[in-house]
Amino acid sequence: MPHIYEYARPALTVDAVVFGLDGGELKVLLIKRGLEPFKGRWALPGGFVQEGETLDEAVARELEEEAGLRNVFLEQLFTFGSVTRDPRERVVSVAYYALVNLADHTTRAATDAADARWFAASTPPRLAFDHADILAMALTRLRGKLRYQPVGFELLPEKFTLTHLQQLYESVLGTPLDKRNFRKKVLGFDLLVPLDETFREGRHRPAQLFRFDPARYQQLVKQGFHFEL
Amino acid sequence: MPHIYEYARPALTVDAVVFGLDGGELKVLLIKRGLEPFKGRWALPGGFVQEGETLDEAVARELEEEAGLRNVFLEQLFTFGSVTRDPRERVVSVAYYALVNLADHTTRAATDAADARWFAASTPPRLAFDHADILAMALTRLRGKLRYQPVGFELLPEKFTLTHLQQLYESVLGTPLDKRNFRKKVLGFDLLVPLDETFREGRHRPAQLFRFDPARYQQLVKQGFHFEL
DNA sequence: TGACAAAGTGTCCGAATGACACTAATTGCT
DNA sequence: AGCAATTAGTGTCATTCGGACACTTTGTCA
Repeated sequence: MPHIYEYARPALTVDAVVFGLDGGELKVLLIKRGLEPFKGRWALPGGFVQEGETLDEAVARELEEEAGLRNVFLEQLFTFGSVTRDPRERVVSVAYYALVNLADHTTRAATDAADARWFAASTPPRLAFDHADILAMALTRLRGKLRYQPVGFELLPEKFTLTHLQQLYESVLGTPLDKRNFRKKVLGFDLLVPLDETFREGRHRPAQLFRFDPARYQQLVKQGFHFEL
Repeated sequence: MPHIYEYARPALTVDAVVFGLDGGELKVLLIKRGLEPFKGRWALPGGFVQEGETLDEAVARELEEEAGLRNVFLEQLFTFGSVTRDPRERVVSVAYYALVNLADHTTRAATDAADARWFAASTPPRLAFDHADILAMALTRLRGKLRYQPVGFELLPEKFTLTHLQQLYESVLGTPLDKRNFRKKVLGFDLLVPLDETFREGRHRPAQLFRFDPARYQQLVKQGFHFEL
């Protein structure tokens, strides 16, 4: 059943830049396109917004359908409205970015045939549409957010070591950080709870495991607290 | 001539939160709606995105048509996609915020009948649609931006005194600032050029006029410079 | 010329930032 | 059993930055 409108309407889609951390390297999830245009090229997961769903619901649905991802950290990034960004017709896309920890989610994207894969975020393959622009903006935004809000924990498994956390910051920000200063600062926030567990790997001293305390963070924010680095 | 699509498409609009500064008070530009729904209520300027124009072009056009504003500082804010935000049908709106200096632009909005007026940004009248949410988000964003990027100059006339600048920061951030510390910091950035002019008003000592140096700012940014407060 | 009003200016203290190097704990190999 | 290898974990000091704080200067107007 066709839909008729008095004026032309652009199609509306959502796209998601899904970041994951793999052993200190930042990755993006890409989907291989099966249809024209750009058939065979890699692209961001996404699709059309349906009639009865909000934008947030649309991205969540697409991520579930295309990559089996659920309950991920999602935030709206920017809306791309260039007239020619899709060669077929006018398509406006609301872009989101998402943060997931690969430990939980690696399975589906790896097993689900060859049409969904993780790539190094800083050296992606040629992308369809204007998805390279979207990815670039998402990276910039992620770097900005990371400095001022404790979003990084979304990229790590629930239990992590301070070295993991530092590697995350170093790889996203692209700068080496001083170990002692980093630990001093991070622990000073009183947002990390030390666990009764250690993490052993390789032939060296095991590291203390921590978890992030979101409740404590909410409490601090209400007291006008300012997270930085 | 009607347009026919296979699937339903939401209508796409743009809305703008236009901020202006009036003697130390932050104002928003609102338009009185002449049509249903919400006829007679105040609303943000905005309208439908047309076929061949980008989102940025659409807002610029609407601002010109509805308020006679041209060449204003515009930045995308957020896209609002609630299913029920318009009672007639599904309408997704890309919201922008704009900064203008009232000195240049006050005329048109004041003279153009009673359908466009400036209101105190923190105590607006009842607004149509979800425009109160959009305004609230724009205010939050403006406060955030102001702290970290020198956007405030867009709200001031080209030539301004340090007292004007301080009042701007105080009224947007909602906190009083120390005069000496403020001047020390702002002048330390080396972004303000003192002019050979003074500003006299009332029976007291006239103040030095300055202008912002955008070229200098670009240069500093390239050297990895970090503006704050 | 004197009263008024805002412009303009410097110091000091405490906190935060950033540079910097060694010891502790564990594993695997011989 | 002990030694080599490897990462975890820890403190100080010098410098910079941020925030509190009050008086003098300059012009206007009556």
